[in-house]
Amino acid sequence: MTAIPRRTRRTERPTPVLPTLPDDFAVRVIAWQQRYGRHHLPWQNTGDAYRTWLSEIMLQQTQVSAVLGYYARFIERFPTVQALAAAPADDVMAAWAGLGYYTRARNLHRCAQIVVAEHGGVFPRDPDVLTTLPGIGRSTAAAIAAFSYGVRAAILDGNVKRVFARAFGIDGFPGDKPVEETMWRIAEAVLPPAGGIQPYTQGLMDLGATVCTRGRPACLTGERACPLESLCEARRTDRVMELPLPRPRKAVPERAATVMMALHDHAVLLHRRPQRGIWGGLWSLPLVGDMDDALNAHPKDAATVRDAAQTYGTVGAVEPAGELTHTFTHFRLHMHLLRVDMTEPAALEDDWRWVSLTQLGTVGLPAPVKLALETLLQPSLV
DNA sequence: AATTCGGGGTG
DNA sequence: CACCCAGAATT
Repeated sequence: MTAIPRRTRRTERPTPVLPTLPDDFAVRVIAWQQRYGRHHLPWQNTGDAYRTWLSEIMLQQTQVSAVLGYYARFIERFPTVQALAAAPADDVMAAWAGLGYYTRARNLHRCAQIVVAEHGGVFPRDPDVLTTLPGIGRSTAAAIAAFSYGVRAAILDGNVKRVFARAFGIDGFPGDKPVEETMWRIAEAVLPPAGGIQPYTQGLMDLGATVCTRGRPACLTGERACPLESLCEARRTDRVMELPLPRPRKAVPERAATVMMALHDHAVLLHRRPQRGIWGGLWSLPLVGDMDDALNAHPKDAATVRDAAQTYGTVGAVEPAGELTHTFTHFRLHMHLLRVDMTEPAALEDDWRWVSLTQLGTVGLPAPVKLALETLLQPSLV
């Protein structure tokens, strides 16, 4: 009888090797935070899980400086989760316009309604329950639970990934699955006891934002002390500026769109974008033929634009009005602008409306569309 | 596991 | 211009 070699499962992966972790990591972070960390951000220590949640959603992929104004306006306009849940979706989108990642705003609204309808208006304290809510992933759930309720849970955001990559000498791009898994294990392993979770979590964020920064880390500029310097692997091996490894680069696709600016009686025609896709749910200038691959899409000619515009009224003059290029994270958009004068507007379907030029500020407009309008109109009107 | 979602800050 | 930011949802 010949022995049959046991087949190794193809899904089997080597257990990620964890670096040796110091036992005083959290102690260092907490002590540093209490003395040198940020203590006066408007969403800190409010004792209000609603405010913690709102700030965490706004801060996803968005810097503190960009969030401050939006947060203040949101709290004023929607002071409670009940107020937000009861608000029209359009109002929420308008308040979010300009912050980007508009799926966050739709999820925010849905989440508020679920919290009110199914949780009595109180945010859950269990991270696993929080994760089931729209817009809340593993890291955001941990941040909400830790800040609002003192629950011992690990975050892992861009700041923390950078601190870990340097402190523990983690090679590889942190967005890669295996690297990210390793970092989650580290994050769980270095957690302090529950009593210190708030200053610890805040301290990790503050370290990444003010000391262990991407461009000018304090250990190299000497501007301030880093509590991790004596244990930092990147510092020891002189690799601070190398870590974490950057995202592998790809060519940025080029796309083009013909943008119609139809005017009638000091009002402009706007169209609400579909919920899915770019600028989902936001009002925009109509795009004739939407966005096309720039290689085979040339600007639509005046006759095509006139044809498209006739759906919305009687068309007068059609004139080219310049070109704008906007770079997104994942593609570059060339916008060809055409101005259309409408002499007699027709009845409009849902998701279409004429907006007075003086009212444009009250509508949620994506930044490039706002820029196009500013280019075509007097800046004071937008 | 890889892609899709923005706008703005920073070097 | 390149790269990143208190990431999550989708495919």
